[in-house]
Amino acid sequence: MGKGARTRATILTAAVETACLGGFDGLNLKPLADRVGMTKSGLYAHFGSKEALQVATLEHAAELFQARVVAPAKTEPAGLPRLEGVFERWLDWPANAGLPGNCPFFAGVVEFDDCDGAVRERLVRLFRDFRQVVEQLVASAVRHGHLRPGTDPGQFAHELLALRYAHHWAQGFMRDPAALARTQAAFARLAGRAPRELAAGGVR
Amino acid sequence: MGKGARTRATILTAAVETACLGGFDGLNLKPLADRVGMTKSGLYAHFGSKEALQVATLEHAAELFQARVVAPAKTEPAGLPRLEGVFERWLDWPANAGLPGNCPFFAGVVEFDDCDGAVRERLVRLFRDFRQVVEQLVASAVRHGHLRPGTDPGQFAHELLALRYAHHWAQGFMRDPAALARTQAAFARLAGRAPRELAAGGVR
DNA sequence: ATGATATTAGCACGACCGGTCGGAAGCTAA
DNA sequence: TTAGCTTCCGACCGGTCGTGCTAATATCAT
Repeated sequence: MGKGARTRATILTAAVETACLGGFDGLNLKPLADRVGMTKSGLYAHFGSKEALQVATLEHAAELFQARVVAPAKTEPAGLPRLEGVFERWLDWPANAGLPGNCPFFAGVVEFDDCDGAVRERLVRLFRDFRQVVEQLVASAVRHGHLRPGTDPGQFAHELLALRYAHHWAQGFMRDPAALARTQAAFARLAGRAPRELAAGGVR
Repeated sequence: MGKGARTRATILTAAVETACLGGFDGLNLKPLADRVGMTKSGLYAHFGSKEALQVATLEHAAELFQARVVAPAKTEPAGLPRLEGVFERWLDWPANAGLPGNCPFFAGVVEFDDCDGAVRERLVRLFRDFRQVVEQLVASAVRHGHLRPGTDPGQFAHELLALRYAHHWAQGFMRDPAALARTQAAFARLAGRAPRELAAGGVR
């Protein structure tokens, strides 16, 4: 690992932390360079453009996500436990990976939903890939009899992402202490298991 | 209505549209002034600070939201229909109000979740108020026997917001054509009614 | 050790940011 | 008519932005 690669890794680590706090628009060169003890252009030489820096940061965050959230599933029992494990780790993965602030991917969603470009494209692909992972976990849980037969994996993944999003809102933005309990209760309801306390639900 | 108030309204209309596209960070004075045919400082005289402009824009958007989403509920049958009506209007209210882009409140959530200030404070209050409205609608639906007795309105509101968030992601960002159907199916499941097609759900 | 080549730093440019100021219009009331 | 106030403009401030160019430095094969 050459020195250049090492510096690049240092930069990207700081960049991901910055993106967690201020999003990808907050990835400004000068403050980032100051953080890693470099000048703006010394940093600039590694990427060539702001967009390339954003993409590289996104990529680095995705690797962290893969390692912290998805990969540990391999050692879990297949089916619902594995799915639940991924969801649980997904909830607090930034803190779990030593990152400040909130999930940077969600920041990217609102920052790039109206402006096309390489970052948006990459982010869409990342979400699509992860969604596919979730769908496979759901399908596996169905095969194991942990979820009702006929469950639509796409629909389930949609609602699972909904829960993660609501958690981001309730915990990160509203700072609601009951956020985690609410989200876990919602997951239990989604998975069809009775939550500890009687929660939401309609007439059958 | 004096001339000052009229220009102020013109500015805020354009400001809300801008916020739908670029968020509240994108509320820059010069481009906004150009849009309404004024100079930066002429516009500035109406608000006094950027933060005040953001708050005023938020307020104006909230009035639009109230008029377009909440108010029409008064003429709907009480209970679940009223709740469902609010949810349906909530889904596409920016387009319905003639606004481009996406719901500005969601943009504000990620822009202000880590930086305190007047805008964040106001946004939290808006969300809290709307959440209370939803909870009352849920409680009413329970009293009408449209939702299962014992349904926790807070939990229901949490999951309803989750669905709206997922819709924002799937429709606005991922541009998934199936987004609306997925969201409606999820609402049907949340409300405990059978969706048209077999959707997500767990083992009973 | 030496020369070739990555890699990094210094520096400057043009554009844009939020914000300030003095003054020129236009409206209102006496 | 005239005085006062609201409204708006144009010029300008200090900063920061992304982006290049150039020189110095570190790394590595020979």
